[in-house]
Amino acid sequence: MPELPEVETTRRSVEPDLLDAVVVSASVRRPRMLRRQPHARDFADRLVGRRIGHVGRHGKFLKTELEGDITWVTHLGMSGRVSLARAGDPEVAHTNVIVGMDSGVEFRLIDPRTFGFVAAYTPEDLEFSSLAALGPDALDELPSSGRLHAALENRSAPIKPTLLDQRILAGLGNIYADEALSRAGIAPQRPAQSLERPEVVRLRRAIKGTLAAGLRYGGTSLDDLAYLLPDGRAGEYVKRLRVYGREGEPCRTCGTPIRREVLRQRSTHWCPRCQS
DNA sequence: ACCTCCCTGGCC
DNA sequence: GGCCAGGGAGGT
Repeated sequence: MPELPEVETTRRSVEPDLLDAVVVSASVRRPRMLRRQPHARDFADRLVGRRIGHVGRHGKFLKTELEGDITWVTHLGMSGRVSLARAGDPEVAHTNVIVGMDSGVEFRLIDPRTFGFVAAYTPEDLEFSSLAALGPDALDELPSSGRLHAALENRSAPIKPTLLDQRILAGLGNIYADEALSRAGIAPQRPAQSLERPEVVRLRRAIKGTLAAGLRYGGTSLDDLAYLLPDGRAGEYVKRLRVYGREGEPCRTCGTPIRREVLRQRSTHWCPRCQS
């Protein structure tokens, strides 16, 4: 299987095209995309005319800093993807937000299910947004196993949904939570507080390894192609998934059929033999 | 610390 | 037609 070049969406792909550009237009076709913006008109008002500085990320929230202390936040929700286009390029269906730059580059947010959103926040808005409650970033600020152990200590909920709680650790979604638990050899149903220190050490390494591998292969584009890289390519990590979406298929390690169970309303996959 | 709901498209 | 889907907020 051809190996994709290393891709890291927010830094290597989006940032060079946005850095130092001045926003010249901001158009939102689906008002719902602005539901996290206290006053909808603020979005365009706060973006247009401002120069883009740092482009970063905390968990699943894309954060673009603009001059004048404005933070432009983008979240892809479940079906959102960013596309970088040139003004005048044909629009694909469900292009809900277009932010135009003086360079001619357009940031487009395509999101059929509209669970994603955009907002332009002042420092005060940020304080009251969900970003303020995010835990450490799973990729850039992964806590030590000691701290992770402490965070899980008083949680009776199963470890799987606990990994999805963005206030504990920011960035893991349903696929990567299942994959990390698979790598760590831990059953998703285990109460978070029951994890022994060596298991937390394994889990920490597994989270790191899973995210690194996901990025290396360009992310997980499922059959619906809801997620694509900003340049339109499909991520190839789906071919490498150990458990997610593989119910009934043999475990890549021991051959036991992968099981699926709904845990806290989320589809959960694991190998009953390798994970305990 | 849970469940429900928000949306639309695709598949069975 | 019904069910499912990578996420998160809001209400209880």
